[in-house]
Amino acid sequence: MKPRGRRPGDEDTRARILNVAREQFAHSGYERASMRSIAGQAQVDPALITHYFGSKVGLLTEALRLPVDPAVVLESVGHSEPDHMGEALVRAMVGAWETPVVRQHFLGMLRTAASHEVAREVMQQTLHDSVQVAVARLVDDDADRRSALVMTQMAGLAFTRYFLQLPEVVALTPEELAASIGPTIQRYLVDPL
Amino acid sequence: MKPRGRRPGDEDTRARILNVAREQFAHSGYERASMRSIAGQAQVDPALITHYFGSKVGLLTEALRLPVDPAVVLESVGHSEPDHMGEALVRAMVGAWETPVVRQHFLGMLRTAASHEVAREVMQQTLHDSVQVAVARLVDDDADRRSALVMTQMAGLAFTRYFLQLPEVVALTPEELAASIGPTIQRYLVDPL
DNA sequence: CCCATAATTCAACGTCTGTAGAACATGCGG
DNA sequence: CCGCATGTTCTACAGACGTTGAATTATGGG
Repeated sequence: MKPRGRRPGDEDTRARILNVAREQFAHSGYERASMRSIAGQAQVDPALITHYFGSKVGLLTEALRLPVDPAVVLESVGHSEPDHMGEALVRAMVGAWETPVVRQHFLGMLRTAASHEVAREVMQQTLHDSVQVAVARLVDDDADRRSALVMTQMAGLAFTRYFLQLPEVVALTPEELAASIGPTIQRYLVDPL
Repeated sequence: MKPRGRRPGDEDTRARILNVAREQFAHSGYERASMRSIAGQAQVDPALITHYFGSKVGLLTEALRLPVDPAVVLESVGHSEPDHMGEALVRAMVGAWETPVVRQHFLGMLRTAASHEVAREVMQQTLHDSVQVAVARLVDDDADRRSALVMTQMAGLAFTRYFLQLPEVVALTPEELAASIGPTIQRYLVDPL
């Protein structure tokens, strides 16, 4: 089919492979996103993936690297009025999730974590690094317990809205979500336990 | 290896296969729980699975049938004092999830749903049939919206505690969960929106 | 006791999987 | 303009996958 050797020009094939991989991991999970299918969509030979990423797991770990810095996403929360921090946090996270890149990353973690222990640990760590760390900075006592509660609520929102796509949850606008769920987060952050 | 034909005695092989399938789907997801591996653990020839369940998808759909009636689990919630319904609901659902059978069913749905559209729809329907229906009976206005909110919180609790196993969430006792998350549910059920 | 039926295994199929090694082409520094 | 490093494809392997059809053995009803 294609001529064999090196291509003229220098468009970044490696990045293209990585994008396709992210797409397919997010859409089909680890096993169904086969090297051949990824290579096919990226119009590339499967062996090239091994060449760049070493193995399929190598490709996965690189695909699962955070596309945004959680500290940046949650920056605004620290500057908000103390009794609307919950609302601000929901607004910031939903805002991020609504962008294709972040949503895809979330779905990629979830779908691959379902069958791959390594991915599950990445997801655990990611949640810790974003929510736990952020909450710890906003709060002055019982940080672990408070962030645990916040994580249950926020993870559940993402899970039902973007993965399960429950119609009743999908139907809500970001503003409605901030208004309804914000107070829950607020309570988890500041109320006595 | 084994002799060929029908076995003497009448122990229910079909049920044994189904149990192993549930176990493996919950532990490894759809693709890694191969017919051969399920058959192996059930000490049976792979072809026997096809004979009983038609195909792998047939096995999956049978494995995903609800092991408990959600109406029974949530029965007590209806009889509780109106201002402690939230707490009662959390207590009832966590109580169920802590049993091996229900926990396994939850993980089975989740892990197979990650790569199998059919399973995702089953999970969606299951959540609807348990939470949505129950909430609709407890509440007198905005049932859809209220149950949407309840589902985000409860799904998130199950997800972080039993699937992700976030240490901070695992550390909490069922009683602590009821005390901390109960009020959230209560608010979703009765507060003005 | 015979025969239909159900339970079970065997052997094989075609396809897909991840990976490895060799071949080939291009670009770049000397 | 030569040579080396890099990019890219080809071919192949060894194994796993789901499914099928036939063979074998036990059970239960007449």
